[in-house]
Amino acid sequence: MVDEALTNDNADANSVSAELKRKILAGEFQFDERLPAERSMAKQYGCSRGTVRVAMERLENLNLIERRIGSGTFVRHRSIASESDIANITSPIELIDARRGFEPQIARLAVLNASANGLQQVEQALLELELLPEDCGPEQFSVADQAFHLALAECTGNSLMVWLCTHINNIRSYRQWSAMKDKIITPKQIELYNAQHRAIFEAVISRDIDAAEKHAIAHLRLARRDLLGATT
Amino acid sequence: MVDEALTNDNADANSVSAELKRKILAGEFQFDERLPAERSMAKQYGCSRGTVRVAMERLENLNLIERRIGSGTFVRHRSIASESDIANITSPIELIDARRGFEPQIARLAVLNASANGLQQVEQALLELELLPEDCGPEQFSVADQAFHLALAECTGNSLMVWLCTHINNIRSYRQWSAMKDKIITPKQIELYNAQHRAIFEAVISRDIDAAEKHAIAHLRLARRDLLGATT
DNA sequence: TTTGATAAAACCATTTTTGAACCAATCTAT
DNA sequence: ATAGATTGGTTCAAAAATGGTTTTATCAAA
Repeated sequence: MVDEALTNDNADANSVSAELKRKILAGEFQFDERLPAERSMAKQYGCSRGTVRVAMERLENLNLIERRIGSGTFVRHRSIASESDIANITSPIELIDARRGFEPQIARLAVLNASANGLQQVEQALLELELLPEDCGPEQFSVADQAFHLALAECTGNSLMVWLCTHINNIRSYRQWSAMKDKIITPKQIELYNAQHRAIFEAVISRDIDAAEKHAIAHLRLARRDLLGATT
Repeated sequence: MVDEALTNDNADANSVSAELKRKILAGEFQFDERLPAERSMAKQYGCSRGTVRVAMERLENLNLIERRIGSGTFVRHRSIASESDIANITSPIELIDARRGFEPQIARLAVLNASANGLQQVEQALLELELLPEDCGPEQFSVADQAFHLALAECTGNSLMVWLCTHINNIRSYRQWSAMKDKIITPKQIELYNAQHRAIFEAVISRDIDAAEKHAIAHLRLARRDLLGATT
């Protein structure tokens, strides 16, 4: 089969916009990908640049593309969000709200399913978190914090929970939030957060399911409050 | 097969970063692996070093790579298990336990954030669910059920929640569970489930956050019980 | 003829790419 | 330890490429 004639002769604005629209919606052009230049598309479709521009204007009105002088034409339609896509459109508060959903559940399941080995891993992560110097900085704390929550997730014995937690951790580590971290992760807050970490851990080893859930909720409530405070 | 044309002429920053991003996400470059030097990539892609550096800056902002003076550029993205992998090692009970975490939270956030438009979508999905014939079969019910829960997730206005819910739905639809579905999705259970669906919906439109959460929990508790009953 | 769409060419403002040079950190072989 | 090679970081101005715009010409259908 001939793949897409190099020059589709006699294309009008209608057919050009239709074909581009189909490709974008089908995901053949990914989000943020740059389309060929207008002059190049004109040659490819065997029409004039003006025709291509008319087609582009339609796609722009459909919010499928964005055009930047000097740069090019970029796809603005999001078909399927990859992890990095979702990371870049997720706000810090959205992330906290999502964690508010399943971290209490992780705590509950950890109470029910944690093995002695798993708990040892959690304690190890907790100790590393607590032994960080006061001036360790947000980045170092954040890494250790993620390790703690991941260790707790492993304790559930639920591979799906671990998978979700890994995704969340990846999203948390995206650089766009470093400024936010600087604001909310202060020595004073680190102390508070670590107290909550320990409270969760103690509840889990005491096999106190309600306490574990309660402390996990408190942990995220504090994080959410700090986040909102940081933006005002 | 020729291995990757030695000189991809006329590559711009956009195409270079796109190709590297694809390779990293696909795991062709492992975690901590060193990428070719900038000067070498420039030669390989047939562009200048400056162009390569622009592309690298984008990958760095996506947190995919880390650059060290004197050392090189290293992959910082941990390629995590693919969705089909996790689907194949996740048991139905693990899935229910995970949903037990964030579906109540979806209900809570929906109460807080749902727009009239979003609620209309949920009601639409709910009606389709309720109008299914009694003998519709587990597969048809399952699809409509997922649509309902997804519509509810959209109501949260939280794109991360929607993303997670989509993943969960995908995992739910893996065929390994068809046998399980046959056992637990009976006409009698469908009636019960739908009553719970409506209870959740009513709580959301009444903006009753506690009721919404409670009904979501009850929904999953019932599903869990049915699942355990089916295995014994 | 009039109307609408297309073609071709030219020019603008902006952005990207290029090529070279030099710096600073790191690695490697001696 | 030292010296040389290699790496990413930075700067700069010229050249090339990009979308935005205007003008003129051509052609087919109303």
